[in-house]
Amino acid sequence: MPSAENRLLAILLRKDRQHLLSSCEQVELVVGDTLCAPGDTIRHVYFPTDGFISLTTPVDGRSSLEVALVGSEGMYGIPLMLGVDISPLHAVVQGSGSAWRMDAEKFQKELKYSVALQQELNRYIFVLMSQLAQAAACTRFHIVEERLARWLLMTRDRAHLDEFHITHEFLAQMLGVRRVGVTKAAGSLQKKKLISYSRGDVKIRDQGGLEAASCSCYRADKETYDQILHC
Amino acid sequence: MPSAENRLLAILLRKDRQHLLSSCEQVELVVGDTLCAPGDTIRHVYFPTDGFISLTTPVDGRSSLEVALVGSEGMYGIPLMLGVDISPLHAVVQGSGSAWRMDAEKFQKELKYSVALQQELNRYIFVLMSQLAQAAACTRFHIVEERLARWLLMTRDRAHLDEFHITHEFLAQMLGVRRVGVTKAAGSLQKKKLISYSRGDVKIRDQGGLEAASCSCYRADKETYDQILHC
DNA sequence: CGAGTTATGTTCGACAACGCACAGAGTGCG
DNA sequence: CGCACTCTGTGCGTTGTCGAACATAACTCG
Repeated sequence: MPSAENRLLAILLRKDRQHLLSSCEQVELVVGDTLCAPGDTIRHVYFPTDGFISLTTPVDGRSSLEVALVGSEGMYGIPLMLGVDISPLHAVVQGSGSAWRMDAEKFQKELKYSVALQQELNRYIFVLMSQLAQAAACTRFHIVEERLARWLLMTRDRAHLDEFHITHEFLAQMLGVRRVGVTKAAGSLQKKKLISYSRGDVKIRDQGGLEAASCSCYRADKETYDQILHC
Repeated sequence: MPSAENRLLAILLRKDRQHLLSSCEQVELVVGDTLCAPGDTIRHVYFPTDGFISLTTPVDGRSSLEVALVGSEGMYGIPLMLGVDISPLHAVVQGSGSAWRMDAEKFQKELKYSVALQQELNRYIFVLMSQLAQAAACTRFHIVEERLARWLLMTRDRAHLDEFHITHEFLAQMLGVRRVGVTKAAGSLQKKKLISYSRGDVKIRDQGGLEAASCSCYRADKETYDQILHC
């Protein structure tokens, strides 16, 4: 049952969910696709199931930084809940897979129809805000290696796999550092036998070790999610 | 008319506002007071008029970082709108002055009563989220001097004065750097005649120059606010 | 006035990350 | 096979910040 694969939708009662899904279409997310550029109008919301979406903020035209990751535990299109249809962030597919997609207008109607959906997504907004605050602190205090470890774990959770494809160059853009910085940090993690890495194919070899090598932010984010969306 | 001094409340129609204010009490915010510690239950919401509140996130027990500043343009207590009554952040008074305070339960009732209030505050949430994302990028890419300049400008806007009291030590906690780092950056700004500084008394001498010395984030935040809450 | 406290300024070595440049190494395709 | 391209690894000097320690300056209050 694919509807259950998005945790936000899964929590809703069967009736609400089915009503909601009847307004959705299933789409394939392809790595690298931009769902929405900063400043653009948000035309759809997405409830990923397999795929996941990276939200980045552009800085001074050149650099960028990932501030949130949206997989089957979340949803893309929050501004529409808040009465705004413009995306402040860049939404780009980071892992291929499928998602439920809904028209922006339909979504806003559904939201009025279902109080349960509204409450559920409100709590998700809270989690997202907590994670944004955490991200700010993380980029300030934690070194690249810790942040890389965290990022790999977060991606693992959303890819539902210990193995995925990602280049140093792309990672560098997510973490807001130089490609060389990622190479160094990844080399160090590999030396510790926590991951293996070859031409973009990452494999997590030691989940526990990687958690120990990551900053506290990984655990903090997870706890917030579990506490607030109790699942 | 003190009610007009909070911009969120000022936007509401007269009737809604008066109904709202009848549930509020005016309180004095005193510098250094903690309104809510991370993990605590939020018992009141605050609509500052003169005073302003700093939201910081604790990191690894020792350091901290300011991720948002709430003055007469905003409100403290957003989680209550999202169905959560626990504060993930530390809310501490950063500038003395008055604020409208409302009981948490009353606030949640008012919210149901007034769609206008709900919509207004929803847009404010959007602005806050944008600013959190901006803060993450800012702490990653911008040097202390730029960030300090930005911070002084943000505080000026909320204190409604070119002069205010703040020590290097306190600033260091806000920016997440060492006290010495602030001393150096402040010295540099002073040498450029943008500010003057003496034992905690800052005065902004050249608003335009300080904006030029600050990172783009100051302007970006302001633009977001103006665009979304059009005032 | 003097002693204690608070606020600011300076210096030192250490280190993470930077920008830049270049050297392999693996992959794909004509 | 060989050439182009992508991806990873290494070296260099520079910069921004760190941690720690210490020095001065100003204000406060007995």
